[in-house]
Amino acid sequence: MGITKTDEFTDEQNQLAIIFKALGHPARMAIVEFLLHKETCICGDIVDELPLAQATISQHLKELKNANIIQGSIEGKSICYCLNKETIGKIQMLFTTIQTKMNKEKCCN
Amino acid sequence: MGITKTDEFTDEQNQLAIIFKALGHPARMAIVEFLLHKETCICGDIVDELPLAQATISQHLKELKNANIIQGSIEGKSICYCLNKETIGKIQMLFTTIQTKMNKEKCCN
DNA sequence: ATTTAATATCGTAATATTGCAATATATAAA
DNA sequence: TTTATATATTGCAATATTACGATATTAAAT
Repeated sequence: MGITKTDEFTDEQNQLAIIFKALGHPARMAIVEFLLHKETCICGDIVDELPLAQATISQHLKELKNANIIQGSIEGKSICYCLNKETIGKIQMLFTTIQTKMNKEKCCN
Repeated sequence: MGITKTDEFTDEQNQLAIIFKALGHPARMAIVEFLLHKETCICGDIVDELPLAQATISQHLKELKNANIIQGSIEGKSICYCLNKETIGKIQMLFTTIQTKMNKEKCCN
């Protein structure tokens, strides 16, 4: 097949899966890292830094944008991509919650 | 192509990508949720709960195990799968760090 | 209005993922 | 040891992803 049975899962599960799938590629992790550590957020600078063609990076940016991990804003002739605080915060909270819950269980530990 | 240029990225980027890719499927999110909220950790109980065939779930479990998100231990005739504290902790810390770093920047916000 | 520069989209080839039936393996019970 | 139960693996068809060249779009500069 190759098709995911989206209908069989909750909206929350599907939404989180979209976010994590977007993060699940080294180029996209590299983009997130870039946006976090470098001063610039300009698309062209990402293209200059990463070892992939411009078209490929544009695709990766689209996927990150689609998952609401980044957002783009027009900056003259260029586009500035930045991390989305809301989504990052949501994931951070999710893992904090998971960790708290885990500490109350005793399975396998 | 369809092949990821793994060599062009750092080990850290690749390792994180493996973890997030593993989380990037609703069935695997459902498994994580199951292990977090239900009392049992038995493979068969996951198969009973999820809307997928046993073979499919076995594959998903393998991918989560490969990413070190879960670990399995033999429990008589069955296998008990549990979340891996170390990996969960690592991701939790990562997002906390990202969030802290983000608050010091001013881009797009 | 043209030209230039930056980014997005299209088309396509190669490879990966998803899902399942069938089958194999492993462990406990009889 | 045979049988039953639980989980893993294999093989395969359908679909998705990755990567890139070529081309389109968009916005500033001339």
